[in-house]
Amino acid sequence: MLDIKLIREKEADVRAALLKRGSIFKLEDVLAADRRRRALLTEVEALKSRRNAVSKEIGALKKQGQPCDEQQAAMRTVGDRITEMDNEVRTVDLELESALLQIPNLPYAGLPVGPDKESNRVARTVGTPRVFDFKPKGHVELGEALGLFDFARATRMTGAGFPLFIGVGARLERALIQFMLDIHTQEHGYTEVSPPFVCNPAAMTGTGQLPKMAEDMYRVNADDLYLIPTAEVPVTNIYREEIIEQTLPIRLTAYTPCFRREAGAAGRETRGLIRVHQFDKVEMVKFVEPETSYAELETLVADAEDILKRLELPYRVLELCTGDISFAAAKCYDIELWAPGQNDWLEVSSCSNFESFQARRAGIRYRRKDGKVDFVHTLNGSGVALPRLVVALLENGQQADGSIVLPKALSPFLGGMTRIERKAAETKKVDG
RNA sequence: GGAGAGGUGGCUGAGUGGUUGAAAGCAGCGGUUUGCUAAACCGCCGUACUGAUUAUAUCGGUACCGAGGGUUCAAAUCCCUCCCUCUCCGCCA
Repeated sequence: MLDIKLIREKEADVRAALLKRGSIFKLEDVLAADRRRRALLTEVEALKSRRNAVSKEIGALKKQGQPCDEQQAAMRTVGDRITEMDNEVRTVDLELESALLQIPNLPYAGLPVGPDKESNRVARTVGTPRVFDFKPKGHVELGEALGLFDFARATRMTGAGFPLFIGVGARLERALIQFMLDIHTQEHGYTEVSPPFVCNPAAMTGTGQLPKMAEDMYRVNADDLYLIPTAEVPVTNIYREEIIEQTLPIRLTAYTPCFRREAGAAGRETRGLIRVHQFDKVEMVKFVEPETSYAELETLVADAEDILKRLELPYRVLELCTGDISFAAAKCYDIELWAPGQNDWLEVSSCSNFESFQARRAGIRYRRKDGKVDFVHTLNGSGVALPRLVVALLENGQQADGSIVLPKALSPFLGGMTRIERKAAETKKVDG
């Protein structure tokens, strides 16, 4: 949410910044509601002030046994008027707030400007895609042959897009989660948290999923809760409606499953692990002072990249353009892994600085050195998402015989395993 | 799920209709004293919105004692609804 005062005082700047996102927002409506709200407040607060003063007089008169019917009658009229005006204020407040919630964050100065992902800038490419002396296979073919997952059975019990990992496949998920959490907590300075996997509408609004993304989430109707689409939601909301008294920055990391309906994506990449409704992810979240948030964004990206470097996977980092950053972000880097079976780059991480956008929605504040209260800056990034990471591991590590050579760094988390072969997978096959 | 108790400022904890934004204590901040530390003493010590002024500094107004509604000239205090926490019982992992 943007600060209404900023819109009020720097209307032209805000309009220009929003225009870079490629959409036109009706600031006039917001400003009109703001003007009307303040006019109403001035009037009704004057009435309340008078009522408070006269009520005090009435109290004094009563104590002395003096008559005060006249004052009481007058204040009854004033009270009725106050009730009316309070209702008007409430209506305008709701209008204003819902309008503000629809306005995206302002893009950070210096982002590449452009309408869509074509204008994203490649910040760097790390690692060299392997040269194959055979035609590399896709992860679905590789993994099914090795018995790592079974999409057909998962579809029978749930539906398309819900992976079922089996044997070494399931263990690989668990190993990757632990691998990443260990690095972030032991080497990158994050504190691990394990949050709820469902959140209420207020939390979803705080991080920006609501109101615009309602259709993309799974909702538990009986309790008015949503399955989280990312750990960002519960982890960022840890400090919802608080003035944080502890020293910043606070760096948290969490493993959670993530649930996304992918509304509107029907028919796209339905096979395999590239686009699924449920997936595992390790997330990093930071609460920082405004002055340091862009430096913290760089280390956040570096922390995510470190995972990929240790896994010896080729990747590139994109600096997203004004038209491609998410609703709540001011600046965002995407990290994409090279997947030879797809012959394409796959997004496995999105690292964003939201500045005070989420903090203002969620009411997350801190005390500055001068004692004043101010909104924190929030950041988050995947560190990283599992399914596409598995895709890259399988497709990059594949051998001509269909086995997979695993990165050395992962072996301690897999009981010393260095290679996934048919034999090892078969011993764990569900249907024998 | 059943029965009971309760939700007040960073914390503890007073307060049952009229200078209560809210006693007191602790913590915190500033200062005095002190060779240093400690102690003692003095002062300060919520948030948001809003108005005035050149001012994120100052002064004023309004609101907030779990949330929302109601009664009243006036509500932390009375009434209603909801949420949450705690204790005991039951159930389950």
